[in-house]
Amino acid sequence: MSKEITSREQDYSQWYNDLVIKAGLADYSAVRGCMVIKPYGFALWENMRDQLDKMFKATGHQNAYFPLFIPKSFLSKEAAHVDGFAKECAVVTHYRLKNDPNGGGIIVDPDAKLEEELIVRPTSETIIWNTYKTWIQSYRDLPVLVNQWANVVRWEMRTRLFLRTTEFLWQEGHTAHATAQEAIDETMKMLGVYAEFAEEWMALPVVKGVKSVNERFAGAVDTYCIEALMQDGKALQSGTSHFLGQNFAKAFDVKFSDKENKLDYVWATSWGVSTRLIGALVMAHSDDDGLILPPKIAPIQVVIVPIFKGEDQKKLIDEKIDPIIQDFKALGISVKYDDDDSRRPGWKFAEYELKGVPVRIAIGVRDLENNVAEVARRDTKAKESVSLDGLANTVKVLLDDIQSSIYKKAKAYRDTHITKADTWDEFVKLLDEKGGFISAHWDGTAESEEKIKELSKATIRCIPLNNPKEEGKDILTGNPSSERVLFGRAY
RNA sequence: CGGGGCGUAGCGUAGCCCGGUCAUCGCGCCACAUUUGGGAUGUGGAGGUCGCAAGUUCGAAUCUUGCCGCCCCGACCA
Repeated sequence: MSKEITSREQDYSQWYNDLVIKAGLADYSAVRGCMVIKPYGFALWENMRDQLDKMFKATGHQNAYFPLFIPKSFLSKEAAHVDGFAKECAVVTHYRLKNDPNGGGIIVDPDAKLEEELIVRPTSETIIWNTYKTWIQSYRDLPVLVNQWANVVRWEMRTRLFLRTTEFLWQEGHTAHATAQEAIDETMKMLGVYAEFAEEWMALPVVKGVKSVNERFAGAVDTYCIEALMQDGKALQSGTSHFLGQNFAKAFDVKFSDKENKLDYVWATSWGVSTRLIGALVMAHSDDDGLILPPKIAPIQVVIVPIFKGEDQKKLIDEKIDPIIQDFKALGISVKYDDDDSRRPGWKFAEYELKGVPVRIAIGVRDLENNVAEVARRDTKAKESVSLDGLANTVKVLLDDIQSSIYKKAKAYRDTHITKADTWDEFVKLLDEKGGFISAHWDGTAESEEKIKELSKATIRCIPLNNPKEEGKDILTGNPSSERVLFGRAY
């Protein structure tokens, strides 16, 4: 069978790729660089999306929707923004096809050329700020706190399932405020929402920090991020929250009258997370047997596998298990009873492990006699015989335990992979042999950062929030430095 | 866009160097039987313009040329 997945040790990229495909999350599509998100993967995304959406609404945001197409001229209004995105945009130039008069297939009708080309949005700042201009006149119209769930397109040269695909799903929040401070507060608040979601729901420990100038979002004044660490020691930027200052307000001429009737440009933020989070989830927790999903977002939290020979035995199990399934549902636990007789138990065990279902319950007639079931947890693979009385409650406690124990495991890994380096040799050795975040001094210049990247392939992942000040010397140049920053090789 | 590699059944592949029952094997699929507490076994079966086109030849998956597509490394990348 080709069901075995490549080992992590052997080839991490291959392992990841196999896992995503074989667990049924996603697959390659007919369109280069794009992927098909399959039902199981989408169910996972929906759970994540729904929770994020709740958190956005709890912080006062509303959803809206803006066009997929952006007139080319919009994109060029903010100089840094266009520089950052121009190289990876898909462009619509025509609006009609016709039959090839020379026979054969169908061709683009040369007479149907657009006056102004349309860009398939790589992000929506421009179209949204062009719209906000019409929404905002007075301080009474502020703040505007809007989020959009959408797809975007970035024509990347090389793609990887979930981590970097040509088209991806995400949410992008775009807010407008009367003061700089309020916008900065919003930026930090949403960074906090992302960190909370990652840690409490995805069981993914993250470092909150600010990006260096080189890594900053095109058009932002400051870019904040959450950075996570994968099991191969590489970092993954998992979410960003940007303070945009008045850059977009100036580019799109969005002014408001304050209480003193003074005109000023509004202050902006934008923030986003994408289906890349699924990639983070896969790489942070899974093992060689498959996915390990945190119970809080797993599409199936519990699977029940009956073990029977013949209809009579199945009937006995069905009768016993039926009320237990109702108990699970009453507790809000998503449960699947897999009584498909065309697959054998061993096949199912392996399949649900591959899919990362947190808890598996196996029950056969010999268990019925003892009023027990075999309960297996996916994260540690520990199995034990548990009484059928109060089974749903027992499992509920177990699910909570799994949630916290996979977080602890990921956090222990992360914490032991933040390492200080004080010399260049040490820095390179750590990157090559251990991976993870390297905490090292940096003189604060773009030149040094570039040079370090060139020599070591490591980038500044972030300058952690509340970073302690410390006198030191730049890891490469030896120039004086006032703090350590986190370096790492990244996806 | 530079460097390397690949295209044979739904998937993964052998054969190619040295043209001639070569279209191989595994998984998957279908049927039946025996099975069912860790990815079952047996028997039988279906499924292919060997990426496309032209050429060489009595004969091409195999040799030649052109085209198309994909993958990997680099460059690129919030």
